[in-house]
Amino acid sequence: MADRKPFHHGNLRAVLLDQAQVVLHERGLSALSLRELAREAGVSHAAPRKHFIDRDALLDALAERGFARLAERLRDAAAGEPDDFRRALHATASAYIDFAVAEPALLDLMFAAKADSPSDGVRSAVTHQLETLLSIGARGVAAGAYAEADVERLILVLSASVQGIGALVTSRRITVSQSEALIDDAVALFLGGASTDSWRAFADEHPRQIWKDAAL
Amino acid sequence: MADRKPFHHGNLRAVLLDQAQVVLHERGLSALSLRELAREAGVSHAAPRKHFIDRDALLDALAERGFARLAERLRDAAAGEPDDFRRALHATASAYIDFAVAEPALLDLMFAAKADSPSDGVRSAVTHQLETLLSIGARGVAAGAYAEADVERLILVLSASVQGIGALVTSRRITVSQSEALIDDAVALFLGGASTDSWRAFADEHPRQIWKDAAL
DNA sequence: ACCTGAACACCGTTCAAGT
DNA sequence: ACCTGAACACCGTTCAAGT
Repeated sequence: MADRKPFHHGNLRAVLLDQAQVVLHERGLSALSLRELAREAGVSHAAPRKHFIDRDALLDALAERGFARLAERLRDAAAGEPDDFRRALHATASAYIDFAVAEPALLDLMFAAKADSPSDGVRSAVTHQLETLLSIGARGVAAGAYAEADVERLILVLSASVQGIGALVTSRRITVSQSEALIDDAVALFLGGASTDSWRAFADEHPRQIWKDAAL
Repeated sequence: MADRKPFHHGNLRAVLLDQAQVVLHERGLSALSLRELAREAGVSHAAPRKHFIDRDALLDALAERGFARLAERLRDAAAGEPDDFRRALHATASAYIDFAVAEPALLDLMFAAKADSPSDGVRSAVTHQLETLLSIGARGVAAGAYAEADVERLILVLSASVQGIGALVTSRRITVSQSEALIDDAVALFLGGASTDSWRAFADEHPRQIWKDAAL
């Protein structure tokens, strides 16, 4: 009855990406092959080439999607704590670790060492994620946790910490429950440090103006 | 003149590892193949199997070496600043970033997501690195930066931050000079936070006793 | 013990050709 | 435009056989 020919009339790209995400989640990066994806999509092994020049292009697209999904989760987590900034920060960090635990191979891919600059797609997804983090961080100014001029640098330090904790979990250096304790400590240390006179003096002595035109 | 036959009489393993390190450094993980290593070592493609059951075993051995090299550099960096704890901490963090910049693919490998627990070799190398970090961190107690009971948790948070900053550099999210600024900020925030009453109160309310028997 | 050589079942990538 | 089918040059892994 059904003519199955036009099934991939324009949406092969999305089908491949969806399946790639599943394979990455279930069997990891090394198990991800273009030929297998093509096979499961019911097209020849050369067909994906029209949508992804090579394997790296597919991985870039996966990373891009990953950043979009992660940004959404972080935003939702912060929005779930509209009254208490400290709790919002903690919820955001926890959501990050949840993502790391749920999608270790994807997070790996998102922060994999790259010889060349990120693709435009990845760059804009990363920028969007950073903006999400900065808008969460901006709540700290209203809450009196730190000065407006410090939002960018403070948020970058905290997000690097959280990313590092995530890497410790995905690489099995620490357990999930240890990571929760670490996140607790990191947030406490961060909020404590940001409100000290010593930080204030340091930040005033070392102003940063480089983030705006970052590769980020 | 020279009989080249007995060249690999017991040291093929070391030859393969050395060459693998070079390939990883020059052309990245995806370019690393057992067959090529065997070819360049002048043995058949099946020979490496006696020393590494599969490709993952080789990668584990590389990661293990990486942790040993990194620990050595961190120790040296801290030892280069025997008088000022803050400078020692900063030098250690900088050395970490230098390593990340010099060996991005190796650092990636060291913190790659793993489905199963790390091998014994990797585990002991990681433990040794942690001990190195803790002994550097212990200087902070003598310097009056924080309490002895807090060394482990504080050092773990700081090292996660530095690892996260390293990941931002190797994945080309930020430039090397931005990473130096971030390291500066992280150390300032860390030392400031650790000496606050708010941290003291938080740490006393949330004692941690789980690190000793960590998978770390 | 340590290594060889052939074999198996995969890969990514390219390209002329089809519709 | 989008896909096919064959071809090329690789892989990792296994295993009987050699020394």
